[in-house]
Amino acid sequence: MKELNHLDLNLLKALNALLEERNVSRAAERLALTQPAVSAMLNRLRHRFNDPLFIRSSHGMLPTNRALALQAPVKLILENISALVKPIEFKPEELKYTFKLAGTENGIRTLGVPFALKIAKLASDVKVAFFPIQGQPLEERLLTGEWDLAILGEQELTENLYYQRLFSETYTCAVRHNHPVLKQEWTVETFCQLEFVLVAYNGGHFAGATDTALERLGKKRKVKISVGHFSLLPDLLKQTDYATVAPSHFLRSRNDLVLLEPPFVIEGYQKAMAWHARANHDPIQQWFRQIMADVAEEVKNP
DNA sequence: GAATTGTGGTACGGGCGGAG
DNA sequence: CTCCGCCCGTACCACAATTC
Repeated sequence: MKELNHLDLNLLKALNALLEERNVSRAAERLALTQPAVSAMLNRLRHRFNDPLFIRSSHGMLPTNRALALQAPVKLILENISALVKPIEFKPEELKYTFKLAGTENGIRTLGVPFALKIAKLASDVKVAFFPIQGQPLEERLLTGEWDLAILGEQELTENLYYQRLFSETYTCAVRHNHPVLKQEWTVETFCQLEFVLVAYNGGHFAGATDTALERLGKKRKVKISVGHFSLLPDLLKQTDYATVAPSHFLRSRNDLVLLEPPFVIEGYQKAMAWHARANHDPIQQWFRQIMADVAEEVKNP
């Protein structure tokens, strides 16, 4: 399409105005330009089409056959381009899409699930696919569109991603019902006498935010089991005297466990959603992100 | 950062038709 | 015929974007 290299869309607009007005001055007025400017554009059009296009006469500017032949296609082209650049309008209920959401197990459970339920109500032809975020090249997955959005801790964000904070996550301690520790005074000392199950996504780790906090107090705890999934926690805790410290939003609804405020300060983190620049201005993606932000508000203030 | 290029602005000239 | 108004085209300038 080499012939498009020097084509100015404004020239086509001018040609269209000239064809409809058959008068340079009026065409100029319609184009919000001065008459000499449009005259110069007509001159450029004449060179481009190698045709006088309009002949001055006592009845105004008479279009040549070439100009008349251009009228319909030029109008069509301009209408098409105008439709092309018009902002995308979409109705959620008519949207067909598979939304790809990556997150930690906790992120999917606390935000992904209510998000998917809300989407199902608003856009019945939209499917939601969850992806585990661990060990994946986050930026690349978002760049290529394999994922649309990622739910993660703010500390996992990388420089080239757009993000929005969703809520603050804190930590809560949990043990089984009738656990002996419940009869004791709940202090840092009793906490440290317990044995723990720890969730480490990457596997094999036996220390986390809790241990960092304890270290600052000059204390230690015993972590006996390290699991890769939160879903293993409830069964393990119910069968043993082990305790755990896990994100508060994950434990909040577990009636089968007893929840305890940690007897010391454990630094929480900001839960955020992240997306790539390619999705930043997309109105459909913006709509999905707004739904996620709404869901986060509901999670924050149940 | 200077040179180049493209575009639109103002000023103005000239053709043309109509009124007097 | 002359004058006036309308209209188009050209010359020249300013400005912005681009290139080197």
